[in-house]
Amino acid sequence: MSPKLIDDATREAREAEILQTALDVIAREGVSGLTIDKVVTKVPYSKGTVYNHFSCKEDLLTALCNNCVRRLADIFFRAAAFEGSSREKMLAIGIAYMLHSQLNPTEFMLVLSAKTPSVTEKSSQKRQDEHQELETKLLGKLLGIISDGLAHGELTLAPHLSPAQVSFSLWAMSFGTIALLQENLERCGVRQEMSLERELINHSNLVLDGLNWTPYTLDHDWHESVQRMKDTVFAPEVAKIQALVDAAS
Amino acid sequence: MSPKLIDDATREAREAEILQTALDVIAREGVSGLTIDKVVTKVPYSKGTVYNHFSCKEDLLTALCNNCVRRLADIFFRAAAFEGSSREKMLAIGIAYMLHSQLNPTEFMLVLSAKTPSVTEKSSQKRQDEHQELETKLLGKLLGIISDGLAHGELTLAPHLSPAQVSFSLWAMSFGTIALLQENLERCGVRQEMSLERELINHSNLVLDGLNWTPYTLDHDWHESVQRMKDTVFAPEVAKIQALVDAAS
DNA sequence: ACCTGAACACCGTTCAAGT
DNA sequence: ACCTGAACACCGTTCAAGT
Repeated sequence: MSPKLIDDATREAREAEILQTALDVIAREGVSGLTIDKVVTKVPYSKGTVYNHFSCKEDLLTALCNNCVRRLADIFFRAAAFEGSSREKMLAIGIAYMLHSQLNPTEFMLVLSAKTPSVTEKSSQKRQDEHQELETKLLGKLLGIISDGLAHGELTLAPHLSPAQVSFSLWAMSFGTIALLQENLERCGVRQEMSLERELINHSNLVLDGLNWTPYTLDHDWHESVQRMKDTVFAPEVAKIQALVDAAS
Repeated sequence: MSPKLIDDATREAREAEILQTALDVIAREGVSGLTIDKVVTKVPYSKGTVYNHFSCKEDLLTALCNNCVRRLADIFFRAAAFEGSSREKMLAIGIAYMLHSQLNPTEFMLVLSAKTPSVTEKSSQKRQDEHQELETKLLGKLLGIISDGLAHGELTLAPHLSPAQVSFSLWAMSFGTIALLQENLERCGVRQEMSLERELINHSNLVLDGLNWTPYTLDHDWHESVQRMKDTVFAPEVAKIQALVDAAS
């Protein structure tokens, strides 16, 4: 083992500082306005040091995306801890997705960018493996809730459907919805929260009914469930959104 | 009116030539390998002329994406003409999506890229409007089939769901599925067709059952429907895929 | 009215020199 | 062992000159 002149903790802090600075640049000037030069001038390190952390510009973008997904996994963890039926927990995952995308609009759109060939073609293998791992973790949360549903008899899978297929369906639906609504999201911001929320509940009900996941849409008050989630497991996110709304008015 | 030295037809042909050349470059060197310089050297026109057609590099990417979506709309048109129930037609849309993504892998991934901020931030308004218009056209095909289902009593919408919401759901699901599967698509190519096809049928059945769109999954042989689509409305695409498979072996 | 390509500015990436 | 920033190569974009 060779001796280290800087320890892991300070190295990590430095990386976080570079990433935060890059995110600031993107928030102000857009993804196409991000430049390593701009980041370097706003940070007390040299260009070489930045390239010591990231193999290229796209690698930095993937790192930013991974940070965002990592925090999303945390929120999913809390969603799964919601006290309710397995179907309510699955709805909670969708609401978590929504709140997270509203609180982190800049980072969230990077999740789409990071799936784009111009980024994957250049980003380092290490960070793309990490991305894959984080996505597997997200899918794992979905799989856990599906297992709960099966164990409690609230969900019975048709013979041609595996739990993995179902979790993939749900994920694809959430991803697609938010990706396609993104343009509108950017324009309308927090104001549009309510209609997006209704869409998401409808969307979720559609698929979960299709799966025969009880209780069915018409046998439960799902808007009440969402309110209870907001009061409990998602209280921190709701408070932050409220603070944003207050600041805007 | 000022006199024109070149007519619209030759101008259009030139634009098509530039676009095809750009596509060749991307197919060979990836999106990140695309350079206006490279395109210019492979084309009998100057840089200035290329910039006369496209406001910037990203504008060219959006144009390429729009070309792809335009052809997708054609296939959707044929899918809607499939002789069968409204639910079969809706499944045909999904199969059309799949075949198109397999036949045009390079262009298809550009549909994802074109939704990315680094492209939308720079692309011209004109071409982004065109993109919006083309997407509306796609959604229109879905809406038409939904209307058919409602008119024939094969589909009854719950009071909280509008046709527009349903078509958006279906679209989001398809888009999300293909976006998330894309990485795997690139790796495995045509060989994986069969498993992707099965996923897509399952996926479609899931959502259409959720909508109470008859006939239900278990009351019909959907694989037989798909075979009939391939023999009729999608015969051209199937022949092209077969040619690719033959060439590979 | 349209085309051309030299010229410019900017930016990603490297690496020899320094500590 | 790590940091620095000058230097390089490349590329997007413009525009004066030409037809």
